[in-house]
Amino acid sequence: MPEMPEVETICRSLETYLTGRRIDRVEVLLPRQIKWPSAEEFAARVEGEKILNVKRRAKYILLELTGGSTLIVHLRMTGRLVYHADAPTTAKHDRLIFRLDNGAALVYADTRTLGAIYCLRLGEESRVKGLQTLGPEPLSAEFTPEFLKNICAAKHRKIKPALLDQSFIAGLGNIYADEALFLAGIHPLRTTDSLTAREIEELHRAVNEVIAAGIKDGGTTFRDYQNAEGQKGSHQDHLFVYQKDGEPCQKCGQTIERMVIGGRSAHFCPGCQRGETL
DNA sequence: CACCAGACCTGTCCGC
DNA sequence: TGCGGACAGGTCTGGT
Repeated sequence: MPEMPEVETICRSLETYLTGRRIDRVEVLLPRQIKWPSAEEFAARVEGEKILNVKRRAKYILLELTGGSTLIVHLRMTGRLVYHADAPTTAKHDRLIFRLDNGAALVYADTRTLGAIYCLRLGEESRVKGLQTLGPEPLSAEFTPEFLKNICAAKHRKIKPALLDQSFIAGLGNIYADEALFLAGIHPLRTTDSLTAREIEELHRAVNEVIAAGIKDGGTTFRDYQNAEGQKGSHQDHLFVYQKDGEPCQKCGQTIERMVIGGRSAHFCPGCQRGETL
């Protein structure tokens, strides 16, 4: 469910709720969601520690704790982190419950249980492989048109899977990648090293634009996504192509198409996004 | 290196 | 109503 704008939305709320709170106890309802260390050691590292701050890197949520540990959550497809001011009754998909010192609880719920939770100490960074190899994020100082130009020229691969590769650019997922390619007028099968300087500038602008809009709208909710208050986002009301196959394009009227690229569905407008043979 | 299929999981929807 | 298949905001592994 969550791409960078959804994770950012969650982190902004969590920061206000969690900063300075102490985790009194953690209830591990599904131990296999904890990837490092063991569930027992995880509880020992977390319990009794205060949350110093809440940070985000790409789609990872990072809670720095007293005692030198960092609690890391990746929501993958259906993970949710919801803050309950009052102690909640356990719901069907709840997997971890962090009881806080003010009587509130932070609940990690995950329908498909694909999410990954870690508690790292210094020197254990390699336990979260994906966090080591992230490219720059949209809206960051490092993400410049020149950077995009260079990595696109250095590779020969389809642009759609490239945008989903977190070591290429960090934070995009299937929704925002499709939307960015639409706004830039680039067909998802185009190859990175075939893009013109003009197209790369358009793509750079489009990526920043969709991510900023997603954050402004509090994320995109298709089914599972909820923010830290358990509410939906609204960016699903502002999409041009994602899951719109069969509908007329809002810009040119041609029918939006869907195809599978790199094992993921890609949605695009054949009128606005041309040049698939390049 | 680029690209696949498959794995990890549960739930929903659609066609028969 | 039931059953099977396709599919879902993600990422990793192992093969060609």
